[in-house]
Amino acid sequence: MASLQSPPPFPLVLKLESITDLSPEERQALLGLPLRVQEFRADQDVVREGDRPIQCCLILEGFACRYKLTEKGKRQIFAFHTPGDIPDLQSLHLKTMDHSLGTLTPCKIAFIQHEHLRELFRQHPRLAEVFWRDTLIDAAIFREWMLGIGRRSARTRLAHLLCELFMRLKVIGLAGSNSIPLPLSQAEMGDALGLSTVHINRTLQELRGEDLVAWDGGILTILNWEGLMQAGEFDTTYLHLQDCAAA
Amino acid sequence: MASLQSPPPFPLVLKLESITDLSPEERQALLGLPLRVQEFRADQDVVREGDRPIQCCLILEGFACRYKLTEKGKRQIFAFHTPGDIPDLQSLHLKTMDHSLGTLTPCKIAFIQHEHLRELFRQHPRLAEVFWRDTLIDAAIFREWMLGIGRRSARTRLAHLLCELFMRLKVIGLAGSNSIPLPLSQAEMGDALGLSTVHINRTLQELRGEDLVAWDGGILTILNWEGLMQAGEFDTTYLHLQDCAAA
DNA sequence: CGCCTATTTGATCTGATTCAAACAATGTGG
DNA sequence: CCACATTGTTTGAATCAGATCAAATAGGCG
Repeated sequence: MASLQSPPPFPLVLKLESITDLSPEERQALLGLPLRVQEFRADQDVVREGDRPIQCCLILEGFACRYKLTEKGKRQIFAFHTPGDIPDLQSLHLKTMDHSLGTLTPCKIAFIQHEHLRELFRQHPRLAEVFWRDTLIDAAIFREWMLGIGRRSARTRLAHLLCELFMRLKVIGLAGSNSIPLPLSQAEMGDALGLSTVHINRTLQELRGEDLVAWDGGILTILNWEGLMQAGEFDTTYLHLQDCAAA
Repeated sequence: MASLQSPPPFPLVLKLESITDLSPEERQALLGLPLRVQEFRADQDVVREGDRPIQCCLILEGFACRYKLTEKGKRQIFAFHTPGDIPDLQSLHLKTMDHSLGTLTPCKIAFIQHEHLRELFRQHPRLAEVFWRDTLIDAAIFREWMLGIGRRSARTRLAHLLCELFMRLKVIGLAGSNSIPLPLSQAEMGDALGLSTVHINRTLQELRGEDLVAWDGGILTILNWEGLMQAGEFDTTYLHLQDCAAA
């Protein structure tokens, strides 16, 4: 009875409810946003450094990342993005993109006109705060990554990243009880952690050798969550999950 | 005739006008914010990781930084802050501090109740956008630092930092034509760039040896701006200075 | 002066990069 | 269904940028 199943959850609502509470009206307003949906293949740029977008991207399906290249062509990935994220929300207030957004896997992406977001914020001022909050969490994640890249060992950094991805995918309902899809190449992980592909490979083997995780066919399985958190010096505070109102 | 001089410019207005335009009413509203001013010595924490502030800090005088420590006690500095900055503006929307704010030099700091900022935003909704914009630029700087720490050489990173500090101090009127106060120890620069003190020392000598900069008595003099920008792969785009309206 | 902190220098070590090549998996077209 | 191309993973060896350790020098200042 396919016709009886409830509509698929709207990723944006799921994502925002992982960091705050939404009123029914707010939820309704988000559902009503006019979207233009577009499919992308893997490894395609969605927005490029230097662009001056008049719309924001909402990821509906797939993995994407934000990155920038060095003059020598080295890449640093700043963030991984998953369904429900609006990676270039900043373009609403910063006219020129200072970095690029690209897909990592095939993606379904919805475009929302700045115009419509501004109108949404006029109607629901608290939603503006929620989105502001979201960009602040974004920045908090940058800081945590900086701490890792600047001051932690390769092993700690990688373990930390895996912990983060597990947590983030969990709260948006994309994680199994102890596994997540991890459709990243080792080169991409290296670009995110400021390490070479070769070193990622060896470090990953280390974590697997200690039975902290398993990785097969794009699926990461957490074998020892406590151990992995410890190896990654992982503390969820910086993700600011739902601490808006409560303790 | 000291009594005839105009009042000292309010750093916050100066800072915000470096990234956007303000209407006379908005300027007036900012000037009217109730402040509680407090003096700090160097190397003191103003806000600490884990705190749940009910106010924001506005730096009036001095240098401060945001940082976090590794479990092994290593420090990563995320940002340097100068007069006009509100380094913990995020506490308005993220209840728990995920990092600390400390002084680097003696500082004069004004505290603004969250309450008063919220009221300000109610009266002047566009100011909320301006402050949001400011936190987005903050994040853009984090990304640029990440790119440096992750993918650039020590020499490039250091040159880049010096370029950034020069530009930022210039727009708030704290730079000479080719010099700025740089009251940082080499250890602090190291903590910001993810390098050891010793290596900062040698790298700094390199830049001085090439006559790109001079550094004496806490004053950094730019001897060759073009050369320094090139050495640092420096491009101001990420600072988003006043691109709000114009080109 | 003497104390404390910051800079500088030298020597040694190491985590991570680079280069190179093998190997595995996946997909493509004939 | 196989040959081939392509892309990602794995392994080994050599190298290097930057860390660490240790000690000397130089400022600032009560």
